[in-house]
Amino acid sequence: MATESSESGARAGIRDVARAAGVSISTVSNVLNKPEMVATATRERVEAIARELGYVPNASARHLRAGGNRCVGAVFLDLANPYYTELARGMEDRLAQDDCLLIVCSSDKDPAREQRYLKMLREQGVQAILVTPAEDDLRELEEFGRGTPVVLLDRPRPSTSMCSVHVDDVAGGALATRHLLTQGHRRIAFINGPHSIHACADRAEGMRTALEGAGLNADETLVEVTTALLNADGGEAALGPILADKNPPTAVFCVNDLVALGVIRGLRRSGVRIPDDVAVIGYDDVEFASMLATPLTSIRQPQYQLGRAAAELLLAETAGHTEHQHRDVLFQPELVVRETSRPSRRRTVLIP
Amino acid sequence: MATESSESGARAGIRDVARAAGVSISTVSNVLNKPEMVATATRERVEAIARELGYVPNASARHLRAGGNRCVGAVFLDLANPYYTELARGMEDRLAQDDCLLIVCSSDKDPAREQRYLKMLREQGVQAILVTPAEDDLRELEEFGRGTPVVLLDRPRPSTSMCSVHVDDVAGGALATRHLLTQGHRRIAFINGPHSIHACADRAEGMRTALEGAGLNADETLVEVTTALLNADGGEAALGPILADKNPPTAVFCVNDLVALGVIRGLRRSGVRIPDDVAVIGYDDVEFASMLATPLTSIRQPQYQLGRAAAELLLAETAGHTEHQHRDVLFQPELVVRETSRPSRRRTVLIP
DNA sequence: AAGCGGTGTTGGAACGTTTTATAGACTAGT
DNA sequence: ACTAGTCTATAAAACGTTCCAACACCGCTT
Repeated sequence: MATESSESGARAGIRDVARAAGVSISTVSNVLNKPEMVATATRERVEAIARELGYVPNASARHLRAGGNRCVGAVFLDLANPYYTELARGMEDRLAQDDCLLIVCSSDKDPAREQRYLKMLREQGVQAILVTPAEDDLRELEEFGRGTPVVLLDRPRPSTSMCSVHVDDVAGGALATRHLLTQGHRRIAFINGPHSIHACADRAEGMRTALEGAGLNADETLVEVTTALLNADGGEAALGPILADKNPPTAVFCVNDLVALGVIRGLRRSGVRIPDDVAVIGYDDVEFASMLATPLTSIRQPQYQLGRAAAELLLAETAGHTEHQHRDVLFQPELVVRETSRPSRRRTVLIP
Repeated sequence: MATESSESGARAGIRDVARAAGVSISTVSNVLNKPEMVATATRERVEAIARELGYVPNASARHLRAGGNRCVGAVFLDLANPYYTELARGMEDRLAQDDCLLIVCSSDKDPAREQRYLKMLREQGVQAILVTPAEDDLRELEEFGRGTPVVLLDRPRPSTSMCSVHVDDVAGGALATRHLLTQGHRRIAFINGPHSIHACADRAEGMRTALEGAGLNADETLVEVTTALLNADGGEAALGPILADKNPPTAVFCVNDLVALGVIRGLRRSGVRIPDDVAVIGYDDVEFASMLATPLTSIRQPQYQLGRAAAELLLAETAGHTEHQHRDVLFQPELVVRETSRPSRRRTVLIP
């Protein structure tokens, strides 16, 4: 029952296996990598010995020789953010199919941290790196990508030198807006984050597009309020000006579900009924959205699929030495209708 | 302004730098690793050339020679779970201080997946591995740990052969219970998960301990309901039998915040006021707990700190060749009192 | 008997580093 | 002038693999 090598404390290497099996190092290597080209008897013997000795191939050596580590890196803004987490999970699952591991990093949107991680990842010899750029200016990243392939996350491909994967925020903004319009709303508030965040700017654009597409005057229909605090407190605070409007909106579109949670709380406190008096719609479809007393309508982003697609690109980036064509993978968000935006009797009458 | 090596397509190695700087390979290596032992002039020249050539040391080669990759691995049950995410973030931050990267894996509680990842991580030559065991039986893991150091997460150290880090679930259960007792509650429901989950069993134990510590008969005071569905629907469903009890509880302790969310929803629907008629307390203190219409009292687990501590152990595990003493780091959960368990007038009268 | 194609196996060079032992060039003390 | 000591710089040997070219052997065909 002695399964461990009894002799030395050091880990068994390929040479130990070779010696014990009475074959050459090359043969052991072949058993491992090209089993079909070694005689069955030999192969089985070697395999048995390897198991016996608890032999574990050394990836560093393998990749030093063969080039390219079976690892990819990902530099997110913040791994603790559920958005990236779900995405990472998608990456992991796809990568596992190709026996590839995932190294995760959080830049906290700090260019210095990002740079440091990129350097470390390159030293590691990862195959490719997914990055959510911390900076607007992508030139440095493009330069870096010349050395180690880079795939951009949540940033439309700026040039032809990198792949990218992202979800269509313009479409998301439009989706939410059209939904509210078909429910008969003609005065809609949008609690948004600062436009310096790409996603926020895009969603606002989508909203305007949808309004204009419906032949409505955006300036009359839309009241956009900006909050820097993208959580419930920010949401509730932003509600003040909205409710005080001389022509108060009948629907509130929130830039994320936490903000929506604050809005719901604020509306309740003011005695406003949801959705009868005011409809609410969030963004992200976080786990608790469906669990609220009145379940929240939201826009779902296919994060898991995004991750899988990103992994696909990363793998392709290295496999295809054959001048791989850079791609821009775009995902569409999805509307999940729940109680907070159900048609109310009041408004359905108005629709004709 | 030409910052890239113009010559070959291949990445510049240490020999290229050496040649260009007119020094030996060893000197370049020394500039990198022991800068104090090389003359200032030489050092500066080499550094300049290295920068010029965009030289990036090859970690595989380095670690092949020196042994030990500057990476650690973590095998969680599911990276998408916020608990592990926050923990991973803590690990990452601590590891970064030692220029160490983090490889994450999700076993989905599948022993085969776990085993596969462990093997891949060992091949990678990671320094050490944090693992949330998928199986009850730790013998296999212990065996594995003989080859690559393993630190256990959320599992008290069973033997003296591994470090471990976890939070005291018994204390958590007791904490919640004592809080409810001091609010005057004498009939308490506990909506728990199956006892096959360690944490659930421990919290139940903590609850009983606290009751007995207060001189109460656990069987009279406590009504424990088990749900397999650890989310809002499970919570709401479990509420049925509780409300139907001939002697209905005045407080509900929930095994996690999602369950609590369902309980709150169910109570509202039944017209029960919180906390006046029934108090509610959750577990985990997830982000939205503080954002609800009546903010949820909960038990906070120091996940981030847990992660930092875990990273500390992982690093120590490898640094101290000097027969490192295995440790068991235990964290205490914290009670966060919010609205759902504020004293109600009705009960405070009863306390005297 | 020589040539041939196939099948299994092997030696040894390479991969890009770190490290050890040592050589060389000064300086300073006798 | 010789020795000892201090700095610097180096050559060469690892580290554990993969991969290529070559080899030995076999049974066939000419």
